[in-house]
Amino acid sequence: MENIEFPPRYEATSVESKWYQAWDDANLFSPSDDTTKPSYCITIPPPNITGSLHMGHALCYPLQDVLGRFQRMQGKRVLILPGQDHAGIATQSVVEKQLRKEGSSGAELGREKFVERVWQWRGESGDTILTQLKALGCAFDWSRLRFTLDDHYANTVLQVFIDWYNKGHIYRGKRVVNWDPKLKTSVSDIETLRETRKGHLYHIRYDFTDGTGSVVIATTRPETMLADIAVAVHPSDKRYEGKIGKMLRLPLVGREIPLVSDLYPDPEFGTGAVKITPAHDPNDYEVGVRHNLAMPVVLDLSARISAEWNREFEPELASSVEKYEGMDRYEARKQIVKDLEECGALVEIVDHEIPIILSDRSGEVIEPLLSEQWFARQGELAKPVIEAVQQDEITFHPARYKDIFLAWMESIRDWNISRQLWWGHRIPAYYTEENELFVALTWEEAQKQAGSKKIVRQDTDVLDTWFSSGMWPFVTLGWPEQSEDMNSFYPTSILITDRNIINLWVARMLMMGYDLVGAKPFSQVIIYATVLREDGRRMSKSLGTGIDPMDVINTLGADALRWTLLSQTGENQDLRYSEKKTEEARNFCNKIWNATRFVLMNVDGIPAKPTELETVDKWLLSRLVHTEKEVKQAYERFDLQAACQALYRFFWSEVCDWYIEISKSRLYNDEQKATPQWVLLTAFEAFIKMLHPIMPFITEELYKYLPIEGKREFVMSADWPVLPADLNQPEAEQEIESVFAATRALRALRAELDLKPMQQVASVYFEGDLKGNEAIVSSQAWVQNLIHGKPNGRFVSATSGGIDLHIGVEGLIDLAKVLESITRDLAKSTDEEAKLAARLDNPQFVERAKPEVIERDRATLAELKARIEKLEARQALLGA
RNA sequence: GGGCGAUUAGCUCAAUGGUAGAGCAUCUCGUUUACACCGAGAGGGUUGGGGGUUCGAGCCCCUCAUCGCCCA
Repeated sequence: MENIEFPPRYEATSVESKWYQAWDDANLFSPSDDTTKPSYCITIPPPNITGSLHMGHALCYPLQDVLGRFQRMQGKRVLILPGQDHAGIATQSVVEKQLRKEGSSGAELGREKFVERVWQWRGESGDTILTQLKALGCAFDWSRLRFTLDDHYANTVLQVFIDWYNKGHIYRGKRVVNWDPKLKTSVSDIETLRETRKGHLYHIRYDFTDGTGSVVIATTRPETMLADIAVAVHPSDKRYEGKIGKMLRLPLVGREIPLVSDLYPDPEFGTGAVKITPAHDPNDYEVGVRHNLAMPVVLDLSARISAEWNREFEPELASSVEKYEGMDRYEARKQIVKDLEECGALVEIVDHEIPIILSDRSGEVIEPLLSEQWFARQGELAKPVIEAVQQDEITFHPARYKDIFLAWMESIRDWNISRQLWWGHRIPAYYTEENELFVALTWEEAQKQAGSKKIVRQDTDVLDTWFSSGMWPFVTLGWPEQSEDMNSFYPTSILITDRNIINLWVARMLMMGYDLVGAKPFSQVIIYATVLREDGRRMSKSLGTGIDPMDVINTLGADALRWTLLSQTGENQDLRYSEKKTEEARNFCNKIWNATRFVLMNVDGIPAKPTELETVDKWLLSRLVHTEKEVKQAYERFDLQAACQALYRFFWSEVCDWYIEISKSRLYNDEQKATPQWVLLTAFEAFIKMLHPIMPFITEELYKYLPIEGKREFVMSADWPVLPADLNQPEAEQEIESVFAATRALRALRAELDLKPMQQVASVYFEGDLKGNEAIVSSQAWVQNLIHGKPNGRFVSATSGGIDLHIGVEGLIDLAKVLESITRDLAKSTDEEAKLAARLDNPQFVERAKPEVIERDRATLAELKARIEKLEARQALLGA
């Protein structure tokens, strides 16, 4: 073996850079042609074209890669289909920002030019993240790369819109939506953030028109009073008994509004009376609908006061509102509070924590605004999904998300699918001069439908990005065509995503899958942990608290990064990323590298399978069998934390710390070396395969060098290890572990005597049965002669299991440490003995505990007693 | 306000109701032909507080506290 190829330090970056291309060249990313194999498919959550890799991605996509690689090794026909989302708002704002820098704007360019510009931007920098996914080692089938604005995809989205419209699933209506006054579009809940800010609660008096007193309402948003249409109180509220239905005079405006009874107001809060502004508050909107109230709008799309509504519907009152026209909502608030104070309607102002909603994209405070939007009905579509989840046809991991999901689905609301943007799927709705609506794929078809009426414009809105991504698992596979991929891979196997978009995305895919395809899109939903910083704070680009995974990959390697995140992945809700852990993972890579290097230095060709095995060989192979079982089960239940733990323990502690050390003497002996060579290669081959899904690069590199039979060209396309059941040898395991325990006890005794590690001791005596494993003890505890019996003269001892080990001490050496250790050990043993004896003396314990527990406790007690006797004897000997 | 999760060694996390473990960090020792990105040894815990169930609770139940997330 050449040292140039195999330096003593593992260089991740040079190894990692070559393998991705090699896999691609060998066409390993596409599903195998063998259609008799069972399929396994994941359509990855499409990252935004604006996205660049963050730590969440570095967990999410490798997690899918792990499952794909694992299933491929299990003999499945695996397809992991990658793609990207056009991400309406995100992309549009990125390009807008760029235009602003150039002194231009979308408005200046106009719709057509702007959209062209976005396509240009996508061409230039839209696929950054795809390159990064490759750097992470994700074995995705790039030949099937999809984009939500590809021709086929876009046409399908429009066709679904048309079909749903024709079926009555989609309608146009007025609703209160989350309005971003800066971006001038409605946004979905996921594109908003909630915060609490210090503000004020304003108490305002509304007088009854008949002069019989007044009602005081409390509001955090006095400026919206211009659009008040009622005051509501709870029916149980005694304070307003007999007053329901009476009219109040709205201060400043002069409008007469009724006092209504509704379950919405909380009688405990303030005066129990709330002003109802249906156009500017979602709860008020519901009240407005229940009471059939008018819905005056007093803010325009920039959140400035507008008198438009009044001019149209209450011209006689318009002048009172016009005073504020054009004022920004906050400016208007000041002025209105001042005017209320002047007219004596302001009762008091108190400090109050007010909840606000921010637009994730622009940072602007969201204005709930009544506006005309397109909606998709959800109630009917939700039914089959709810049923399937209830009956566990679709399962969640962790399982707790099932109930959370169901609770949301059962109270699902209609979905606002229109966005006032240019980048996206433009709604295929066309209008005549008389505003008559025709929904059709093209202008021409709409015109055909319209007959003699003339189509003059197309709807300017685009569809919510989630409307298109809701069809991701099947449109990417070719639906609505009965494509081969649809036949082979739908329903897909699993969906892995972030808990934040369970309702917004997962729910929609499920509903669309059942309704459009007639079958569920996937059977399992896996929710992965949120990656936090080391200190538990969120990683956020805007706060500058993010860590760029690419930096980590370039220094410590993709394998190390994958291990760091995956080894912390179980059913936990969050995980903390620390670069220190990645250094540990890098160290693990180095350990694997060097251990393999050692094996390769000590083998020559493929060793024959031995006929005779020593106990320690049986021990390692038995540990291997258990590890394989553990790792496989852990992968199957998505518990990568457990898989990593089992792999780490097996390799570092069992293979490296014990087996390699023990087998060195045999490896250096030509007569004996074949057996440990075979055992090592068997263990390494299996280990490298089992590790491969998590660390694809280093395992691929090392697999190349292993002299083993039936080797494939790539470990990536190798089969999962098959280990004969007879390798499981519990007796050998037990025997060897007790020998290790004795070795450890002897090493500890040596340390107490200040004997340097690895400094040979001439003679150590032992009592008890080492069952022929004396060589292990003597080589691993650095003893020249291990002799059965007791030494002459003074000696000190250690005990482990049934084995006593003695080291002779001559002259006046300092035995303080030994004595100290004995005293400590004695105290601990006595304490344990007392506890155990007390338990066994308890008749209820003996009566009710499981027999095997009692049995074990009795045995332990006997051992403790013997140990205490020995310790006391030794103490007496040294103390004398 | 409602729901979910977390709280275990200095740190990050494990532990089918049966003597609480690992890695890192700390301390001591060690250049040994795979690896100092290494090896040997050691110390370190009232499992957030308080109740309860049980022969037995980190684990089950109640309650409180703190932190995080989701929904309103």
